[in-house]
Amino acid sequence: MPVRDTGTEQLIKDTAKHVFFAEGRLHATTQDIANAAGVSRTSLHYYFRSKDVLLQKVFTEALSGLSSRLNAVMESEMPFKEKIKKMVDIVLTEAIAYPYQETFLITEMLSGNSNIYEQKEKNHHHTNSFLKQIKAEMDAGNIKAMNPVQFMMNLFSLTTYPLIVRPLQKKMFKLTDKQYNQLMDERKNLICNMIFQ
Amino acid sequence: MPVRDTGTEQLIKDTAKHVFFAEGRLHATTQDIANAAGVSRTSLHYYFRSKDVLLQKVFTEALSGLSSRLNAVMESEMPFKEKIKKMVDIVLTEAIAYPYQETFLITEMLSGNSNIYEQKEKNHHHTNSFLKQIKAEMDAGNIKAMNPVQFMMNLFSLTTYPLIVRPLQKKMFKLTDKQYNQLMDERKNLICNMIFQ
Amino acid sequence: MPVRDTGTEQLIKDTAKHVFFAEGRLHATTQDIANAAGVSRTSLHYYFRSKDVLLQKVFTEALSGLSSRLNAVMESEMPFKEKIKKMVDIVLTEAIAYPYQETFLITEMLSGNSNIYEQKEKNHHHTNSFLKQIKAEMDAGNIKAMNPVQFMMNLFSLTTYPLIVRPLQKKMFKLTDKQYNQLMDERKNLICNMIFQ
Amino acid sequence: MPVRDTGTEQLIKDTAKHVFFAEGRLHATTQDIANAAGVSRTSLHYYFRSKDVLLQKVFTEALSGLSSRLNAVMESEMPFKEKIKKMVDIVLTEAIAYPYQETFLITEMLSGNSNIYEQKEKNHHHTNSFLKQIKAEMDAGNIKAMNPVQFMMNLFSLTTYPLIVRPLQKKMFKLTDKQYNQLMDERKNLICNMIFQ
DNA sequence: TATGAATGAGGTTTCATTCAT
DNA sequence: CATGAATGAAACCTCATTCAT
Repeated sequence: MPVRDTGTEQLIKDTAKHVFFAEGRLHATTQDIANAAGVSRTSLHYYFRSKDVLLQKVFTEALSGLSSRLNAVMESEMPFKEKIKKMVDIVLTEAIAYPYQETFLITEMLSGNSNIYEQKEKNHHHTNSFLKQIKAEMDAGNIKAMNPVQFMMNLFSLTTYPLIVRPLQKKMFKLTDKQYNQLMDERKNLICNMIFQ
Repeated sequence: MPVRDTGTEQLIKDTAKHVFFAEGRLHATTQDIANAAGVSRTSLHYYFRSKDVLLQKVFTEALSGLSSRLNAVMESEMPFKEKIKKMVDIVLTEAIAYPYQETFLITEMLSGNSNIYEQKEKNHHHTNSFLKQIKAEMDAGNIKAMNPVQFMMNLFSLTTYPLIVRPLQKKMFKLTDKQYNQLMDERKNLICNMIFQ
Repeated sequence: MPVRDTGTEQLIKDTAKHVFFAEGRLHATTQDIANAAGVSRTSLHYYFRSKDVLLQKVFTEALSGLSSRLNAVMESEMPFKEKIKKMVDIVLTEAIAYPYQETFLITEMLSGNSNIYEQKEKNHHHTNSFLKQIKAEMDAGNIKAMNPVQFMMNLFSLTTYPLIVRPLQKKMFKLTDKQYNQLMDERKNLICNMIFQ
Repeated sequence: MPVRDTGTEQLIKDTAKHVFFAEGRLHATTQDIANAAGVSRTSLHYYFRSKDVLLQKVFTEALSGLSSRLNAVMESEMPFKEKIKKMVDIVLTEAIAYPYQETFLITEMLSGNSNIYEQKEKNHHHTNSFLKQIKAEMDAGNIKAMNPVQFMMNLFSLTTYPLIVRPLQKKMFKLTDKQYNQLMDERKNLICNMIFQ
């Protein structure tokens, strides 16, 4: 017998996700979240009991969503180059929507306030499997030989970093938002070209 | 008649720099800094009047140091490839010592709590000048043609990003600190290779 | 047309009585009561409108029950010593079941949060009447002469106090619950002996 | 080099002691304590870091003071009856000044919020030693034979209880404060008479 | 130069309560 | 009859800051 669901819980999670990961307001308070969601601060505690639990849930949801999308590609049967293109697309899409997700995660880890991230064994298996695929491609001479971990670091660096430092680079290069967005659009192909030499 | 300088002011700045930029404890309080420096919290206010002023000074010092080192290279007469190698070296050295500097800066900018960063006109001039050099090299066919801004984004992405996400990637790839450091050492050449195709 | 009575109201009152007066959890919240009763916190407000009203009702019931039992004895025709024995029995039984009732009552009075206790005129009349009986017994030389109020204080002190401080005395004398209960059993005769010299 | 002591820490402890143990306001908040002491609520946290630590300290001080006074008497060489008189005096004096100390302690123990009370081994030794003295007096026929623990329960019951239930008994017997105080004064001799038959 | 004392502002959390179903 | 959703008030606690020495 489904009880009336007002959608407030999801609204709060979505708002938190946006404030933290999209706006990058790492110091946002529960009041900030509540205001942004248009609910009382108490509602937030009604649904999540504490700020930490809210964070935990928001992260779990965000990361498992991203992981499953990436894993699906890694394990698919499409050609390697297609996989890479698809992964760049996925990571770029995520990073455009939520550029500060990783930064937030790292900040929390370093603050030592919460056990916010535990790499699930399942994901580690996917990662390993993909590293082997990369190795195979290198052995086959399809991509430049290097430590496969370096290959993945390159991939993620080129994709994610410019979105993290956007506010800084906008100032450094005197770019408008429109100009910056255009640069980001161009990067998808550019990254693939670099990755494949 | 200069009063005896006990070095406390510099000690506090250095400690703050380390806590914020090296340890990445973005939520560190004045008490945390004071503890790490082995002085009382009040001393911190005695020297800097407020947390914000301390941050301002720490950033100014850090950024001007980095800028002047980069500018010196950009404006030097050495061959382009040498310049790039040297710049990667400078940025990598800085990023190894203070991986969270940029992250901190962006966080502060987004929080809107402090006018912590103002791109000095001087630096913008250097940047522009270097973008032109890149353009010239592309026109000469020495490096692959692309928007020079993309070229610089690639350069900084490949260098800085892996150091920011180190805690995450250590978990993801199950790496020890030693292993991670070794990977970072390898990257200097690797990055240059990618940048120059 | 009486609506079906599911017994929930009584269940809540009984649970509150137990939590507050038997367990001595003076800081118990409405949630605690609701949990202990296995109902939702809202039900509690549905039946009693407020925590204060619930307390008021619980006290009224508890005190009027005890009062009427004591009054019945005080006004009965049995010999004085029998009355005292009976009263010790009644008070002891009540204090064993609900040792923290008085403590709670006093706490509430002192907090000034609720007009929880108003000595009913009827009870005062009984009290006065019994004080006169005590005086008469003293005048007749049956019990040691003293202020009759002191006599009653002695009676209640010896009966109630050890049950209030049970947790403390268990530690002080290193007693198990079983040992403590046995001591309490012995006290009934012991108290009568002391009261009658 | 003694640092300037403004006495605020002691003031807060004394005020807390008074509010909790003398006024019996078991639900008093940190704000209540701060107001009563004439300091800001923050000062309270400055000195004690948390309400719980404050409580802990206040209890430790109060109990160790009382214990040492009682132990001194228990271990002294004065005649048994003198000891009892002295102990009644000590307990009565304490109970007049801080009638709700024990109640508070029990409430906290039952709430399970704090490990507020741990009977020190030293005190247990004193208690045991005194129980043996009581036993010896009973064997010598100086006091009525009974379980020595019952003897001590009687002693403390008769002394402490009337002060705990003072607000209730004032109403029940329609007594003014002056009248109640007079009754308490009378009790010292009265209790000794009862204890020694 | 340096720091202990004290506090205002603001953070997270809990509680009793109301509303709508 | 009963309860999930939502909240205002108020609790505890932390932080940056000021003051006096």
